[in-house]
Amino acid sequence: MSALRKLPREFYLRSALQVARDLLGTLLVRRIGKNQFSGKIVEVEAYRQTDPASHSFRGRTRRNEVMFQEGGHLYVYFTYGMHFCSNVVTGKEGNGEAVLIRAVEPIEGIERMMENRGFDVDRKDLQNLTNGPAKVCQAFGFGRAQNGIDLLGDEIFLVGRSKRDHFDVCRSSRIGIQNGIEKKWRFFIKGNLWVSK
DNA sequence: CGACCGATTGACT
DNA sequence: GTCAATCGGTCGG
Repeated sequence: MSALRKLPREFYLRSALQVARDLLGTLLVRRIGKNQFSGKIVEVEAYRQTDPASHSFRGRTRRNEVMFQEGGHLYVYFTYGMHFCSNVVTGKEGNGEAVLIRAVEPIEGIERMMENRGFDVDRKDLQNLTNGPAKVCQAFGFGRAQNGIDLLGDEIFLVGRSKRDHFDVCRSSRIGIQNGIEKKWRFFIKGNLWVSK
């Protein structure tokens, strides 16, 4: 766990499909005060502008404008009147593409994540801590204030995956959408306990 | 302006 | 398996 470094801008300046696949196994890090949260990304979904399921499909609006920024920003949106979901923006400025972070395997800051999620301290089913996009946001404390944050900064960023971490990648239809169900744009790590059901 | 519904979750039959 | 919670975005009149 030593030679870990922040993913560079170029990593994000590619299509959402490429970035989605390569995000598996990377470490999502959030620093807040003296606390640090981190988790390995184990499940993602790609959303592209030409895709009817994407927020960016009908063009740029106040809500989705972060999706159109240069790759390497965080797009956080509010949904169902109570949940936030977070995405990694990809591609060049002006392209409305992003990758939804659906699940992570928690690594650091687990006690604080449990607190954020309203878990009792003795709760043992830790897969339920971060096995869903809104659960990840609640655990990491992502909300409106984190929308648009640059992932090359020091508050929220991604770290390249360990070369020793070997896993099989599976892909499937995306979850919770109707339009675009035929596209297999959900990627996840085979057998990982934190992949959503 | 009103109606509909969503890239979800957790509680419950 | 079903369904309510809860509110901002989007679209039709």
